[in-house]
Amino acid sequence: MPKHDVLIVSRDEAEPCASAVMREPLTVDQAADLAKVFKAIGEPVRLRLLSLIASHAGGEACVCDLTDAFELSGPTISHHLKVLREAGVIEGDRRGTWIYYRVKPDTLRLLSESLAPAQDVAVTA
Amino acid sequence: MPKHDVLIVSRDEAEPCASAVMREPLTVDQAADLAKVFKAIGEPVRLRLLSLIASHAGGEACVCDLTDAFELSGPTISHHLKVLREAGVIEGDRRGTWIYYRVKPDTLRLLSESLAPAQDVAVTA
DNA sequence: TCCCTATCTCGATGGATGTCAAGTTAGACG
DNA sequence: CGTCTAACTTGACATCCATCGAGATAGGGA
Repeated sequence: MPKHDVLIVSRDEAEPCASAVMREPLTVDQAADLAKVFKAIGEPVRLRLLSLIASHAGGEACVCDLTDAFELSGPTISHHLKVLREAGVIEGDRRGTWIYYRVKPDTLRLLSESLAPAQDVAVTA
Repeated sequence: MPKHDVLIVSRDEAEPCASAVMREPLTVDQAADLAKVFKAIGEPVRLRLLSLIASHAGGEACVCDLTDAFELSGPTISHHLKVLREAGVIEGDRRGTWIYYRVKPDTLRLLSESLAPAQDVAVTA
């Protein structure tokens, strides 16, 4: 049984507040915003890209690392990265020759909490 | 500041174990399975349907309740419900004249945990 | 300067998908 | 049985989207 240092994150501290998908009906606008992000990660290649970036050493990966992991052309990888970028899931910056991408953790936390059951959420540190 | 009764849910108790999107690279198969569910909820109408069902009194809603909430034809609503059903997000059963849909909480919990940061997760009861 | 590599943008194309009209199935009620 | 309502299925259509080749842009090094 692992040990746990528990950090309470109550809903009213969350910033910005996650849409409570499970607790009350989403407005049309909330649904459109949230769906855009879910659609971005609702594609196998993009989900693998996200996972590769998130789990890469140092928390970031350059495009060449990612391209090598797929049997897809450069433009296709570039397209998927752009979709993830425009959905606010990842961000990238050029450092010299290479462009490095990393996850935007706030967006992921927002998604995760929006699907959590209708109750407060605590995350162990 | 709200009070919290904390129930620890450690990763090795989770059944089935959530894919650790944020902690290690997904396999091709894991990504395909997960992406199918995210794609299902990555559509505004379907996300609103899910939210309506989840937040409806009694935890379930009949199709007529749902159809009235949209300016869309019956077949279109039926199509979206089918996509959600085949993704394992909701389930429905007929009781007399009406068919009632409800959320499958395990699937939602799986999604939520798969996007959570690379650490254990605790949910307040 | 010129060239090489890394990455992105553009345009085209085939396949996936949201939507609806028409028709079908399932149950309730005489 | 016949009819009414709830929900689904089918088929068609328009739009969206994943993919690639060709070309553009950015930076490093000779």
